[in-house]
Amino acid sequence: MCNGIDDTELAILAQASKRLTLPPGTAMIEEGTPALSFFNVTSGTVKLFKSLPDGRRQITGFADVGHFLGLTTAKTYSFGAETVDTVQVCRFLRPQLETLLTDYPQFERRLLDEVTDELAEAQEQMLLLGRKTARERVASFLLNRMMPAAPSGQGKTEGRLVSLPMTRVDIADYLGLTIETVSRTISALRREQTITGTDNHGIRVLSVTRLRDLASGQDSR
Amino acid sequence: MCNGIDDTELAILAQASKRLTLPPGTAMIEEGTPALSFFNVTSGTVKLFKSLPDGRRQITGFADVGHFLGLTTAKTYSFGAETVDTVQVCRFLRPQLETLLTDYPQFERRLLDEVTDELAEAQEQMLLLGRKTARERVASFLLNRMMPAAPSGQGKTEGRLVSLPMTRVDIADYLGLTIETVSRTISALRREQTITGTDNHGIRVLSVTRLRDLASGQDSR
DNA sequence: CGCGGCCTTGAGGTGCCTCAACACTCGTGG
DNA sequence: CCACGAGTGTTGAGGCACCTCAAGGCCGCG
Repeated sequence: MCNGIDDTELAILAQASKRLTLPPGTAMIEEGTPALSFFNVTSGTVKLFKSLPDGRRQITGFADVGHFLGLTTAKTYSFGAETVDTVQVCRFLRPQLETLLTDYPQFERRLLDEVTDELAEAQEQMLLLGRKTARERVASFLLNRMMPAAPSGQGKTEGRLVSLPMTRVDIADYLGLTIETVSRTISALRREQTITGTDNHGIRVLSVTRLRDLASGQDSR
Repeated sequence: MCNGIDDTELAILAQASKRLTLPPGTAMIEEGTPALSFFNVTSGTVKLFKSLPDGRRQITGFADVGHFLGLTTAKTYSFGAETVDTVQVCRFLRPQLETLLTDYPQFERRLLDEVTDELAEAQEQMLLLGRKTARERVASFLLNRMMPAAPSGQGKTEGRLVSLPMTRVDIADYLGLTIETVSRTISALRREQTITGTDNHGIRVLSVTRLRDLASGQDSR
């Protein structure tokens, strides 16, 4: 079912949309093509990005479950979108979206709120890209992707989990770094016991406060 | 009058808001304070920014005439806003905005479109901050701030005008560079006849195509 | 005239990038 | 079973684009 909305609208959305299951690495949106579709992610992670002619790429965000993507006022998409892992989405066509927006103001409000939040995240990311060091960027990234705290009672000494379905290349393109710098920085954090690596796509945060300090530039060293 | 909307809504907005004239350097929004107001810029330029505890700052955008600012879903502002030059705004209070949104769906749609556009701009800026060189950043900035082409007939050989009401510090904080690098890069562009400096706050673009090539990384040299 | 704000220019340093080698995992096929 | 290659990640050595630090010029204003 289409996520992120209350039950009454849920039915309406489900009706107007079509469900799709996409394998990892599927191009959902191609930069510069006509903006015909609009998606709601119901499972998995999608990466959004922009590219330069010579291939340099910036990932502008990851869309997880509940997020909408593909909204634009232009006739063509100004960004690309590709699945990171297996992804389920609901797809709307443009005209369907238009009627939804006008017929259900409650849905339009929901969308306005989501886009407003995304804009705030984008501003935070601009601060990261423009003004933070590599260490600060990686620390911020790990913090943002940390799972919500365990429901208390246990997990205190365990450390909180970070899931990283994306590759080092994706992380680098998200943080405005190279894969080598990302790798080195994660290794350094591991060496100083701020985090512990399980495998490459799962990390455990040993000191959340330390990571928070790092992320905002309160680095002691 | 409050700009950027058609006549029917214009009157409604004007009625619900209060006009203010602010001198250069006025803090309109302070990061972290309760989000009580919402503005529409009717003249001048406002800079939006985020800061780190140690004072590093990233300007996330400039709001010119017609733009809205102060929208957020959180209870406090996640960013600051300060006037660049003398600025006129219409100010709404939160409850006023709420009623406007629900009573005039046409206005809500207008806002959704604006925020969607701002998000697209933010993504473009992330590409700039994460992946472009200093030359490419400055070239992109000048292109974006170029006045619309003269109504043809003249101005061809003249070169198109760029107005820069903000200081070098602001430009640096917007492009994720230092003032020295911005200054050096502008000097270099002048030296190679891509632009011509009138004074520090007005620049003339001699070759738009060259600037466009620079901005997207198609640098010949 | 002198001061402060803003900008420019130069010289040197450094954080991250580039280039390169190697380790690990996994699936494929001999 | 092992050899193999492709894809992904790690680590090291050296270089460079941009930052840092410093000096000086320009302009408006008291």
